[in-house]
Formats: sequence, structure tokens, C-alpha cells
Amino acid sequence: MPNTVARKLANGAALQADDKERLRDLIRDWRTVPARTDIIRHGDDPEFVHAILEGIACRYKILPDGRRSIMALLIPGDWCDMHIAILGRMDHSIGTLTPCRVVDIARSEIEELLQNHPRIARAMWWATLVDEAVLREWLVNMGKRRADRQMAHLFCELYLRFASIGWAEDFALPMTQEQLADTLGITVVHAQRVIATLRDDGLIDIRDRQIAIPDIRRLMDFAEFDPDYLHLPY
Amino acid sequence: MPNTVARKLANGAALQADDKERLRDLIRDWRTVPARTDIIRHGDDPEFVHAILEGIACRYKILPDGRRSIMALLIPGDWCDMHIAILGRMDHSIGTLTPCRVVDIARSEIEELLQNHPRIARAMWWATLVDEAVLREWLVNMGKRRADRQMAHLFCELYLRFASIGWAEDFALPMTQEQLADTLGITVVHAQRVIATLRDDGLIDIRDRQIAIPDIRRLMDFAEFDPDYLHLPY
DNA sequence: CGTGGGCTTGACGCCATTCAATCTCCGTGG
DNA sequence: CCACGGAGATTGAATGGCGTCAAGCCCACG
Repeated sequence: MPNTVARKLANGAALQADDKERLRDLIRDWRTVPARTDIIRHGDDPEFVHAILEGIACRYKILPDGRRSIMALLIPGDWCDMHIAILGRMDHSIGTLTPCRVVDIARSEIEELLQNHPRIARAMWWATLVDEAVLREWLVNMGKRRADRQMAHLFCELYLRFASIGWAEDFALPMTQEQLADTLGITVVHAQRVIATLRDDGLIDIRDRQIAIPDIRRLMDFAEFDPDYLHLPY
Repeated sequence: MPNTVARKLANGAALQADDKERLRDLIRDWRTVPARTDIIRHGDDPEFVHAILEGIACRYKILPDGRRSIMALLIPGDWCDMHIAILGRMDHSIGTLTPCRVVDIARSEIEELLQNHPRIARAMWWATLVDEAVLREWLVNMGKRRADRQMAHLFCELYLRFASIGWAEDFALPMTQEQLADTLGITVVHAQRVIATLRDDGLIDIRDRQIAIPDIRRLMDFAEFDPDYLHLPY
């Protein structure tokens, strides 16, 4: 799906034909990255900007005691470090959870893009602001909801995000329970218990790291999910 | 402190004399807002952009059951909704916690500013990206640390943020325990117990909604606080 | 002087952690 | 071909952090 990036950005700003063509040009070269591999590390001041074309990656930090905290999930069409030049250095790491296809784009090329394609630039900022909105919702989720609702809420969000790039049918979420636990801030053991109850209640259908949602409405009700914060265009 | 805004932004980009003058012009008119009053509400598409000159405000959401979740604290020099035009509508509310001095700036004026003053525009984006970094750290804090460390971590952050705008001596944090509890995602009762232990351990000196930190190093050690994520220029 | 908001304290219960053991599935090497 | 080992999933029991409920205290304010 080479046009996933354009499709995602088109959710945030009306892109025109030449914008999409420019984006297609930009991501002509990609590489594959195995699962559980860092793309950028905490402290880096990377010379390339990265985007995910396929697979799932995450932003994470490692605490002094070795525990990992996942602060964002990156799916196809997402940018890893678009505006890192403004901050100067990474304050977290980005690593793959599953095998991924990734593009590396030189900073100079990005700067040219942002300067000469205002609609693309605006869409890039839109994506960054949506990332921030997602972070705020995760904070609410973690602070106020119990683990079962929290897990359901995450599944709803990811389902809609995959749908928004036209990948609704490919939604399977091949993450381990440990990765889910690190995302929600709970232990693996508890994550497993929560998943078991969601499965027993028929809210999700999950096995072998493949999830299916039989009734998204029901899951959204259970999670008190309001898609407002994703700022999708409908 | 009329130059607080410039001082904060100068942490993110080298501002020159005319930039600072332009900023001073911009915030010539301000108004006072009482405590516990909304500045912008969820769903708004505001025609003014707001900044805090004095006092403490917060970003928050209200859950279906009426509980409040505070997702960010805004202190003097912080912008409330700088780039809201790109997202189109507020996905959360912003309200004062204490009495505040606030400036309202017309969107058109902001757009002129961002177009004609690239260094200011860059600094504005820097501030937005730092907000995002703070959100990430709060997520880690909430997910992985116990309430006492979490509270200490928040105090460290706020102390440094006040110091970074030259207000270290004015740091007092006149928030109620309920407001702190909503920020950390814990109950008022537990917040009170945690504050009591921190006070008993001599880590903070707090009474009548006035906090003092006798030994910031000790508090930072206790909280495992690493100021990296604030992207301060030293 | 009464009232309400915020702070404080105690008892009890639950959600989630911790520790530990078992099971399944795979890939690898003998 | 099968033994072995490691990763991930699953389950049980005990512990503890935090929430819930409830009552009492302090103090500013009308």
C-alpha cells in the first residue's frame, strides 16, 4: 500500500494531485525492519525522518529499573520524528513491535517539502497535533478507567485508525500481551486476565495474536469510546 | 511580568530584539479571569488564541460519570490553543484553577505573526512539541510510578517550569488537593495521604495551598526525575 | 453564628501486583 | 526424529496500593 501515507495525511488537509505525487516520490525507497528493533533511540539527533509503511511500531521509554513504558503506537502512514529538528534530540526511543516497512527521508528533503508544499506541511502539523490529542486521551484512559475498559478503548482506537487509512479489513493487531501491557501500564499477568474476560464476554475474538471485533458498537459502548479526539473527517 | 511569554519562548528559539518587541505589543491587553472558570470549552472553534500571563490553568475533560481528568497544567507564558485552527475544534476544555491574567489574540493577528516572524513561529512550534513531550512523561508517570513518586515528579516538573521563566522564587503552587488528585488520576483521599507522607518525610513543605521544596535534589532523586523531556536550554 | 469548601482520618473492600507454576507452541541441535 | 529450551499464554494464591464510604475538623465568609 504505497499510498497509505497520502491517505492518512488527506484526513487532515485537502491534498491535491501534485501533493500526492510528491509524497509518492518521497517514499519510493523503503526497507524492512525486523520485529523488536529500534528505529531511533533516546538521545539521537537523527539525520533521517522516518515513516511507517507497514507493521506496528511504538514510542517508548525505559525506566531506571528496566521496565518499559509504551507511549504511542505507530501504524502505517504514521511519522516517527517529523519535527524532531525543532526539539533537537529525541527524548524517547522508537522501535518496531512487528516486522515493519519503513522509509528514511533526509532532513533536507523534508525541509524542501515543508517549504514548497504548504498543504503537505499543514497536514504534517495536523498529524502531529492529532498525536498530541491521542496522548491526552490515553492519559484520561489510564488515569480514570479500569483495565478492562482501558483495553477495550485501545482496541476501538486502533480499529478506527486502521479504518481511517483504508485498512479496516487488515485490522488484526499482532501484538503480544506483554506489548499490550506495557502500553496500558499494567502487568502481563493482569493483561492476560483482562483479555480473557473480554473474550469470554464476546467483546473481542482473539487468538494467536490475531484480534477480530465482532461488534464494534458494542465494544465502543463498553469502553465509553468517543472518536472525537481522533479528528477524523466525518 | 509582561515579558514572561517572550522568556518562555526564548527557551526554544533564539529570539531577537524585534521578535521580543512584537510579542510585547501582542500582549498589551490582558484581562483577569476568576478561579475555576472556563477559558475555552470542548467543541469550541475559538476566534481568539489565549495565553496565560499569571496564575495556573489546566486542560481537562469531563467523563460521562462526571469525573474530571486534568491532562495538562498551564503556567505563565503558556499558550492554550495556539494551533487550534489546524485541528478545527477543541477536543478538550481549558479552565483556570487559580485567578489568572489572560490575553486574547485574534486569529488573524496570530496568522500574521506566524507568517512574518519565522523565529517566533518556530518557537511556538517548539512550545507545542514540548507540551507533547510533557504529555508523554505524564503517561509514563501515571502508568509506572506509585502515587507518592508521581506526586513528587509533578512537583519537580512544575518547579523547573517556573524556574525556566524566571519565577523560581514565586513557586508556590496554590492548587487544591482535589485539583492535584484530578491531575494524577487518583482520589482526593489518597492525594491527601500521599501529600502527608511527603511532608512527614521532609521532601516538601506544604500548608494552606502553598508549597516549598526544601531540597530539590532530594525530591528529584525520590521521584526519579530526569528533566530531559522538558527540553530546557542547559 | 451557621454554612460550605477543603483538609484529615479510619475502616473496609476491590482491582491490580507479585510470585510461582504449568502449558503450548516453535525453532534448534543432537 | 525427538529432546531440549525459550517465548508467550494461562492459572492460582497471597499481598498491597488505592478507592469507597463515612465522619469529623478547620476556617473563611455571608
